[in-house]
Amino acid sequence: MKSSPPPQQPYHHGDARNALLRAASEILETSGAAGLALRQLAERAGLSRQAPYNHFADKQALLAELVKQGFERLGADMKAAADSDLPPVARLTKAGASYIAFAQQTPALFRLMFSKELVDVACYPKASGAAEHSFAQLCKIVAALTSPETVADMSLVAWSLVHGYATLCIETGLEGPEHRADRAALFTRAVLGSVQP
Amino acid sequence: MKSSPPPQQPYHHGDARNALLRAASEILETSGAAGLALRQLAERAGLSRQAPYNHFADKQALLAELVKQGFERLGADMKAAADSDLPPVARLTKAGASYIAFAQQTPALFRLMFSKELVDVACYPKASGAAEHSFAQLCKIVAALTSPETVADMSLVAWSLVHGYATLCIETGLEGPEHRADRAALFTRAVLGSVQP
DNA sequence: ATCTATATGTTGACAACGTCAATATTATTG
DNA sequence: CAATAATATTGACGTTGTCAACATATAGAT
Repeated sequence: MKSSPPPQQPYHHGDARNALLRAASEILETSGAAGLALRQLAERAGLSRQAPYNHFADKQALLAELVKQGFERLGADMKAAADSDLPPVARLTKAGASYIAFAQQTPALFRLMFSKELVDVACYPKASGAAEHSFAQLCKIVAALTSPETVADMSLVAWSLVHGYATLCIETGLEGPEHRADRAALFTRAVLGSVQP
Repeated sequence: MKSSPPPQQPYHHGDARNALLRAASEILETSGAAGLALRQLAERAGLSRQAPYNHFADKQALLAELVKQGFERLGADMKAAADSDLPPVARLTKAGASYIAFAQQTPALFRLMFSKELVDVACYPKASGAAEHSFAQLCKIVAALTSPETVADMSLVAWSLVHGYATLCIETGLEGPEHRADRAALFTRAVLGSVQP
């Protein structure tokens, strides 16, 4: 009498796309984008190496989805600062600190989000839309601090400052998270001081 | 009667290391760091694929040499601004504009210089030395504008600003070179405005 | 001058990678 | 129910960085 075979795994993974993205996200933060191979993440998701191509056009499309998710999270942080019941100046400081925190907490994702060589965000409307929304929240915060004709300049200064500092911290070890609050305050002063009083 | 064979190429290239670096530099700016393969640049330099290993420990070591060269050039730009016979405020503006120009003119090299994933500068003393010298020139410019206890903060603001703006321009197409001078001036105001008057 | 060691150079080979192609299984559509 | 589409697998290919073995030229020691 032949014993019945053990229960087989179903043919379909059932949640392949999300499993792939989860695997990608994990590998990204441990090995960086350079160490993120499609074959590796397929294996981690319990799929074959060709399976990612059923859900993403190519490797860049998969990375673009990570980028979109990253901008959505960053945008939510910026929105939280914009919607907080703090005085306008404190909102800008809170937004700056959040931006820097995001980069310091998920450096590989932050790198990927601004790595035109790996993902050209302009080719992925959802990702670029999320990026624009993120920046718009920052502009909203700045708009509460100045007149309409200087909002653009001040927003540019704000973004350049936090982005430059965050990038230098993760790429050169410029400073660690213990300086974040002080630097956010310093940058707020610089932003306010960039316009004529 | 056997005719004599045509003149052979000498066994040794004669300038292999520099030929490899030149080839790497060319490919870097056309295909980016992601498109820069050791085999390709060896071929371009007229050498076999193993030849680069006679001059560089591995691919990263070769890239580190490019990074060092990049920081030397950037440092020279910063020094030129520091040594110019302009008033101190104009020197800062000139330095900022030079930094942004460097990034916009050689974006792939600029990316590589701050790409910890590709080249960890901390592991290459000559490259990190050149990077530090570059930043020190910026600090020298700032020192002429403020008191000793605020030099560090102002230098950090200056660097974060130009670095953030330069990076955003090359990675997101934020703005083109036509805005460079105006933005350098705006950033100077922000730097000066970051300290209490 | 001769011999040995070192530096520079080549090609064979390997594992890993992204992706194409063919095949198999399951789910959806008409 | 049959046909189509979506999801899944494995074979295969060209490319990559690097190891290893071998070849050639140069430098150093005697």
